[in-house]
Amino acid sequence: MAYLAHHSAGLDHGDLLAGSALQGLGDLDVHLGDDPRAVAVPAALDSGHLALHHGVRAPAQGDDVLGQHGGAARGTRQSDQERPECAVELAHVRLSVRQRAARPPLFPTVVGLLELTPPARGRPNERSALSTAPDRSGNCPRPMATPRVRFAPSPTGYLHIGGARTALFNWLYARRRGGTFILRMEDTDRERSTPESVRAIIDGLRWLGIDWDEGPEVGGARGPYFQTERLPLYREWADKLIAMGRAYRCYCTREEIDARRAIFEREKRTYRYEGTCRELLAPPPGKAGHVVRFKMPPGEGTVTFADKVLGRISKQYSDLDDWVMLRGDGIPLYNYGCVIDDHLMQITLVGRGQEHVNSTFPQLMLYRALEWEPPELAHFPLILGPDREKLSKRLHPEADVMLHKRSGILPEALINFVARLGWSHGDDEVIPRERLIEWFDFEHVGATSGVWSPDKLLWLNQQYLKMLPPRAIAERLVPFLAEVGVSAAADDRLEKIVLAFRERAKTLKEMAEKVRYFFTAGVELDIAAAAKHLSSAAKPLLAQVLERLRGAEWSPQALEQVIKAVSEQAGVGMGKVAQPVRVALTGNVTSPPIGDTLELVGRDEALRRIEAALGRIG
RNA sequence: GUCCCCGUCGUCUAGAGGCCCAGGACGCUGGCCUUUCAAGCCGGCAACACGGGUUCGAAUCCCGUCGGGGACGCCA
Repeated sequence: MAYLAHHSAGLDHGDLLAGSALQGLGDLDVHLGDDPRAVAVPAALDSGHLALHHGVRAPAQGDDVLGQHGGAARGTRQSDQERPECAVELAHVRLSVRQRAARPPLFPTVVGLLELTPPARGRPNERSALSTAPDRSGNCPRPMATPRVRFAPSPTGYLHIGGARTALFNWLYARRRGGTFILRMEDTDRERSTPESVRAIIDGLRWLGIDWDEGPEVGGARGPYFQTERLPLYREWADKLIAMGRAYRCYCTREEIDARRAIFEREKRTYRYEGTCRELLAPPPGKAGHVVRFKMPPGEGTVTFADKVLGRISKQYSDLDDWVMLRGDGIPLYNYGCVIDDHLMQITLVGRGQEHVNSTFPQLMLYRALEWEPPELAHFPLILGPDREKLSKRLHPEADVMLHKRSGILPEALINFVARLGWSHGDDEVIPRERLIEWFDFEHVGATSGVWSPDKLLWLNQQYLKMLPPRAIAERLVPFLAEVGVSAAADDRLEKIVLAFRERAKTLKEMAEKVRYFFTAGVELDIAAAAKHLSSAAKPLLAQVLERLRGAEWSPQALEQVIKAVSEQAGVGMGKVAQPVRVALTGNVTSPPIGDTLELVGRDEALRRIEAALGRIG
């Protein structure tokens, strides 16, 4: 297992150290400790890969050895390359170096990351790592076949924002690398899982344009994709684990456990299952039902993993206990089903929310017990509500993806927004899907939780409203028009309306509401607007306009000329004429330029509305 | 309480020892444009949680404090 994280604080045993400014220096010596855990880079490089030669010599006078260890290995610069490159692995030394080309060579300091890896079992000579950038955990990407990633929601409600983003990150990763994206339903919570939720999640993903290569409704070679349809598998592996002595049947009743937990709680101590049934060979008399528990290995120990986002994380065995894998009825618990399925489905990378970091420790123990190689892991930062609590269905209605659909948010905008929550690409903000696929990486996923605040979503939505073809917007607007009682088709006129309103509305819903008066017979006048602009002073001007309008060519330019002509003739500013007309046409003081507004209202209706306004002034 | 993670403008973020008395975006705000409202353009306000260390040099590395979040289920 290879670790090391640039940001990681806990580099125990100093198993890696820093490199250098990588400027202006040639060869480099790498000193290994006899531990051998410590490594030093006394010199810096211009750029390029390093190759390590394991020729060991004792540190010589003048060697800049970091750490307290002796021994050395010699490294030589190999080739120039633009990007920070990954480790070259020779023998069991792994070295990764970062470089920044633009910086002037000032003081040679240590920079890169060096890492020693114990001889990796089953993964010799990862030469392909040469061409790829190291991730934040210091690992070189595995030279693997196409990645397989999954989104594994539990169908206990609608698709929520956090889940959508998890799905998105995984999907982007798969799409970028030509990998496989799998949807798996973790429906083992019998009380809360519903078919409606399955439907809702599927609909939500589809609306967002996140498609899956294997899973419900599409099938696949590694199915079934509902956990409740995989029960025999869980039983089978549980039995094997029991046979291996790495799991056992536990006959403690729920009541017994609850009682003990309560006692610990009262004493403010952390309860861990005390292993009552660990060594039982047969069911105790009078007890039948049993669960299967994982048997933690005895003794001291630490589980560690290199997270692609968080770096290295570890936990002591003593903080773990013999957790339940399988219920009496054969239904797996999350930590168990998840591992079995990820392995059987040949998942190569698990990307999920940070709420799961603690559950990866028992899962890793299970991989070890099963003698399976765990997938790569990436834990994404949480999305918090305005109250800074984790965004949840109960507390935050805005967590519902489909709520945003109903609010007139475009899926393009939501995808963009949610991707930028926790991930970034320099200063870029408007990043369409294709770019997202091209640019997404775990390297730029942040570690800090973000707060859901919709202002920028609204802004982004308008950006997409303006970017997408007006015809397409018109089509999407139709259902929102229906909502406000307007039945309209996505025709040329509606397209023109969209063109006029896409910079005046943030959402489809808002647009539909604003645009309503183009489809009604007559308008509802705003009291204040009418009082101000439909005054007796405006009457002759309106009359003039009406007169000239009757014979006018019905195009925005010509119509605007009419207003202009009237205002010039009367010797008043254009606003004096345009505003009364605007109020007459729309009932309000705001609208697109008056020529466009007239055109879009339509000749007959426009004339009628102006007449009506005139009549109102009396 | 125990364990895990995190800490840059109000919010999303750039930042991987010198390009940073910290850049972009949203929001807020002043102005320009203008027949209204928008959009657009130009400008402004606004942050490295705190304290020690390492270093010639720290937002960046280390330690501590404080703060926030997450997990502690026969939920996922």
